[in-house]
Amino acid sequence: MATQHTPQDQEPAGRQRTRRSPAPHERQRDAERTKARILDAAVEVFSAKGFDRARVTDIAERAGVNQQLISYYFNSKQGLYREIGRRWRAYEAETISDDLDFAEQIKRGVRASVDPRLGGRLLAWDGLYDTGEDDTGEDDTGEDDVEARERNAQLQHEVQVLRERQRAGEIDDRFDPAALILIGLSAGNALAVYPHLARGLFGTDTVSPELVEHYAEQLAQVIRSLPAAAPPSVPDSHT
Amino acid sequence: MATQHTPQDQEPAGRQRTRRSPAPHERQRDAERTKARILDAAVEVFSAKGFDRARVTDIAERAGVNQQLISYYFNSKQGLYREIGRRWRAYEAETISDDLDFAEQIKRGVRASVDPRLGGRLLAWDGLYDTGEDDTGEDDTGEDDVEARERNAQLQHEVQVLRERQRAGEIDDRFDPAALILIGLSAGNALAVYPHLARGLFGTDTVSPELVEHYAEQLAQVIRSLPAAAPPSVPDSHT
DNA sequence: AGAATAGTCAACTCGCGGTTTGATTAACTA
DNA sequence: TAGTTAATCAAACCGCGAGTTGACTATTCT
Repeated sequence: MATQHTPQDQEPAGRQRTRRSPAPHERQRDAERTKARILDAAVEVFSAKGFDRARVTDIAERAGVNQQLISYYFNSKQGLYREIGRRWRAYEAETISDDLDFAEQIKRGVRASVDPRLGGRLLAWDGLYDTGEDDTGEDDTGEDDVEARERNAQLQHEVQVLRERQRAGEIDDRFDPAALILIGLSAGNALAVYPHLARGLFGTDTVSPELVEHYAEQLAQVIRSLPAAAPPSVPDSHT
Repeated sequence: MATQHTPQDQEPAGRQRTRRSPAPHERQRDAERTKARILDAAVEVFSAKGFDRARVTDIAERAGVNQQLISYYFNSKQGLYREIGRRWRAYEAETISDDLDFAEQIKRGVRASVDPRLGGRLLAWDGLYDTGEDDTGEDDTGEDDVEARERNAQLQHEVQVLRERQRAGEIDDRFDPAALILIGLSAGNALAVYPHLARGLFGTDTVSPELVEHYAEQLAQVIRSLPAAAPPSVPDSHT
């Protein structure tokens, strides 16, 4: 009873479908276009307000389509949210362009995190909504599990990459790469996640692009100044 | 029509009221006790699930009181949330015990952030809900503004303190104290805000106390390794 | 003790917002 | 060009959950 209609859902992979319509742009009824519009709008709204506060009506409005189309293409608000998650993971998996100075990578992260269209806050929303997980009442394909696994793989990869560099002497090996990544990520998202603190701390009443740049640079600075080999002092002290 | 009853609301300041009831504990009807219970429960629930997902029923249940008492004492779910905010600010204002090694302070932050009873995630929720602010439809005393001002003052104080130390040569003065604080705070909350990432990164399926300690130590380590005076390299580069 | 008030409760209301239903029209096929 | 399917839409539905109502009881005051 869950899945009732739902059109062609996912095309195999090859983009162009059998029918090569003459005017792919002027078309007034174009599923692909509509879906894309909805997704774009959804990313913005979900990222800005979070799942609960996001209004399906709002998303539809921004996308310039009828509200019902959301259920039509994605079955439900949830479904839409899931789809976004998928896309996002795919997207960043390919644009992660590792083998790029850690600090620099973080810097990008900062910039990306405040771009409304990229939905950097989604990560934080997901984390906060993540209360212990597994509130599976009954049905529901273990959809979430799959997503989690996918994400974990990606994270582990990151850890691996960083560990390499560490081994290459770029960073003191007293640091746990996993911890470093978590620190970098969370700090990188700070402007997006704690805009109120940012305003208060920097004494501005908006998170301006300049501020973003400034913060990014500062954070990068911090990361760059991590010791590279055996540290000069800090002999472990207490405990 | 908003405020109809509401009891004595806030007692001036002096705790003991005129009537010194003989058995303050055994009492079966005790407003103060009930209020406290509600507040405690509320912190947990709000912190865990966020405002929207928090169910008034749930809070009441945990507090072991009737649901209606929430409206009775705090007028509304919102009111309860506000009150929590106030208390929290007050609380941390007094327990901030500054003039304590920055790294150490952050370390405490990490531990606090994962304690469900302390509601460390509230900060993140607030930040995420903070979409540009000022969605004031109409009424509503500029309550929020006051809170914001209060918070800002506190933040500025922190900045000031850190600036002192910086001037005292404890930290390289190329760093912006505001940025450092934001970094520290966000990274300090990371385990609480991104539990899913934490699990993925560290390969555990729970955020155990040991993990908390480990992460706290790592973060502290990072902070301690910040250069103290003129840095050896990094000649400023671009811009 | 008796009145007044503060604390507590169960049950009802009522709007908001996601989903369903059923019709309507564009696009494609035979 | 008729028939079929995909895309779109407006309106009705319906459950959830916060807030309200009005009664009932413990406490305190006189």
